[in-house]
Amino acid sequence: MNFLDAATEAIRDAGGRFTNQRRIVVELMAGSEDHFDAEELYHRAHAQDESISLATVYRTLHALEDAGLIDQHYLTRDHDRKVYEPAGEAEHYHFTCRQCHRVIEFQADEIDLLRQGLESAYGVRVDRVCMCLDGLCAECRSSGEIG
Amino acid sequence: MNFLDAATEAIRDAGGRFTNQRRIVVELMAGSEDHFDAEELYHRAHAQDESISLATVYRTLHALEDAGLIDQHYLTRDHDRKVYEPAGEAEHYHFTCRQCHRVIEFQADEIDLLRQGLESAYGVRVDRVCMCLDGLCAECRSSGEIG
DNA sequence: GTATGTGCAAAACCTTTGCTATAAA
DNA sequence: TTTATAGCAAAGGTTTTGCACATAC
Repeated sequence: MNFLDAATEAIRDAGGRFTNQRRIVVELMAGSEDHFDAEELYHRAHAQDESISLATVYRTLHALEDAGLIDQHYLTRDHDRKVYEPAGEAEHYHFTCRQCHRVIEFQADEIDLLRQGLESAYGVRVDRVCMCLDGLCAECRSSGEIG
Repeated sequence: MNFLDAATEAIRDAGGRFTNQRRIVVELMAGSEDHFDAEELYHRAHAQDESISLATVYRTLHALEDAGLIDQHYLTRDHDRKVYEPAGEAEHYHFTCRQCHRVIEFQADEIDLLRQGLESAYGVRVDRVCMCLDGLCAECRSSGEIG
């Protein structure tokens, strides 16, 4: 099932209404690559329908997050802005270049190990792992380092 | 050298003034366990000297961070608030219990491995790693689970 | 028809900053 | 005396919310 249909169904299953605004926002998400943030979605939605408000974008993001259709992350250590991405992909993490802001996604078995280690060492149950890395990507390293 | 002396010296070395307000804030940090946030420091500083403002607390935190005396982190996935801790301890990370909010600090060799793996796989230079874990601590797990 | 969603503008929240007075050196 | 710092209050930036109206079902 594609993202739009899944979203339609999830929203209706939750007793919600699949409004025109939500349809526009959801379609934009489905057509997005990797990550999107609220403002980005808002600009694009607004271009299609001037009446769409930022509040509606946020409310739609929340509805889909509650439905488990998208996940929220931060990409930078300073956590200045939330980004979202479709849920259900394999667990992965992000590295952001401090210079060109490119994002590299990667998987990390190390985190599973860490998780297990913590569960057995401390008896905790680890629910969520937030990990943001930054530094310089290969290209930016070779063309005049900063920092 | 203790924290107060180190801070005094660092601030003066940077051409700054070691004001009475800064002394109070720095003393409170030195007497703090593990983490502190701006508001917490502010309340405690304000109890000692009513005239101390939150802005001064923040500015002092920045001055010490610039001097490399404290490090800033987030403890929760939602990154709602910055916390600080004295710098120079071994690299470590934090797990926060979603129920009782206790914080468990731990070291993680897995992160070094991950870092090296990324550097060789992608040619990136990893500068900073931000990792926040949450879940339930052992105690909260045994006494009536939530979520 | 009824409950849910919308737009707007204002609030919330933590953090930063402009300005003028103050105080460290 | 000089120059950094203080306090205050206001601004910043993202995200949330109260309210009255609109709309999906």
